[in-house]
Amino acid sequence: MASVSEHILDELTWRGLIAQSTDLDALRRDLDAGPLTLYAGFDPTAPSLHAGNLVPLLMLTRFQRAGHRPIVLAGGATGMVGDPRDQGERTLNSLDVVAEWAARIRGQLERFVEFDGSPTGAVVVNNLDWTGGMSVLEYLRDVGKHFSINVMLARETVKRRLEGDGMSYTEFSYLLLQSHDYLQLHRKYDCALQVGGSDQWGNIVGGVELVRRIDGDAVHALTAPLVTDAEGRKFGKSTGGGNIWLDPALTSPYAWYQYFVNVGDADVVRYLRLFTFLPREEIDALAEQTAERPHLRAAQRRLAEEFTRLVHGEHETRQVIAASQALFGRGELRDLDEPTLTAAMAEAPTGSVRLADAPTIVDLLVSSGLTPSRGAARRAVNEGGAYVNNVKIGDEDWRPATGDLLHGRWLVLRRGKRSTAGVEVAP
RNA sequence: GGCGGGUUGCCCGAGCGGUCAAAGGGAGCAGACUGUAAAUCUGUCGCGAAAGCUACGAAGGUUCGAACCCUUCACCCGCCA
Repeated sequence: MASVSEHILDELTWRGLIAQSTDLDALRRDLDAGPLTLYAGFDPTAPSLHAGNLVPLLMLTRFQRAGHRPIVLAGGATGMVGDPRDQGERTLNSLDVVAEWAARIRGQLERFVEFDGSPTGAVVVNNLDWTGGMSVLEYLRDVGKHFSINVMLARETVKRRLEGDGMSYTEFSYLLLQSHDYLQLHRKYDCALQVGGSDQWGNIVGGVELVRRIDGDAVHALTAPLVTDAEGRKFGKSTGGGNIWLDPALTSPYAWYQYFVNVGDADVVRYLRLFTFLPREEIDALAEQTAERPHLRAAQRRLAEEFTRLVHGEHETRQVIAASQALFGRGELRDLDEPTLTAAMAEAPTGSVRLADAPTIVDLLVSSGLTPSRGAARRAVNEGGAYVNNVKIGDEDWRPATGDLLHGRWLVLRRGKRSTAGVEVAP
């Protein structure tokens, strides 16, 4: 729906989504000439996409809404090789694992674009389809011949790796595979634009040059900035250190929502521009609210809501908002009616214990998953960071009584200020 | 194929026969202050109530005692062929 008459490139610009590009004026002309086909690739380096992957993925969505045709590419082939990164050589995953991850990721990718069979209907591909059958000689003669080692050695990542622990020929070749993808998509689908994160710039322009050298066509490249927080840390790492994943089995919708509610003031407006489709006026209004009444966290709530809806859907979003309000609300937990509390418990992490076992606060914390070990649980209690039903518990030997149970079966645990969980208590 | 260097906790990194569950830094967690923010300060940071157990690439060995010494294996890096 191109309800906004603003040009897609102008929109991407004010959202802060353009880091590097080939000739923008030429791209604009091609975009204006009619539906343009573009692609972004995602390698299966994990069983799920994570929050950071959404910047280029949503870029495809934005282009589709502006009347262009997106191709989402699952890197079944490139995922078997591994893109060189600064941290050193990757460990190869088995073919089975890569194939399974590629299938999962493909399923996630499909949710962000529309497949309607129209000229702007999305296409999903897997680069294994054309790379898997390529012979070594084809690779060396038809692809490799067009690449200069001198240029490849000059790439930042390669330079850093050569100064460090070195790099395998396999990873060094990654550029050729991704470049070849662009060529294939250009031929099959007339694809003329590749988008990705700015770390992909070298790989993308590699494809642009390959297409120019072999087919003589000028195609485009556009990258989005790598998203970092105000501290410069890579975006999408949960407070626990790991990635936040799209797969609800890996990161629950509740945890997803909570992560974005907790985004800092310095980042929230930028994230609204990058990760939502909210119009400029609305984002500006939220920015103003953050500046004037930061404690309301209006922008954070809106970001979390929009982003959860985008990834997990309307129904889940309503559930997790209700759960968050119940658990973080000012109100007395005892005043919550049973359906509300039960629904909230269904969203938050929960554990279960039996009253007959006479569990202590330490047992409860471990059971709920709020602490990883009993030692950590005891520490939390001694630090004054353990709560049951919003009442601080300072004694490691504290045990719940029947009267503590909410609606006869729930205890709401909290560790610190932000982590809550439920425990279902059986007689 | 030869020679040399390396593999330490979530990450980086010190340790080089007992006093090492292992310095230091980062990350994480908690407390204070706040707004489910940031910054700052403080505490904490393998498992266990404890005894103790498990850990310093893997497996053996020497020793009263090993992350530290020896042997073999695996992997990584560099130089030479």
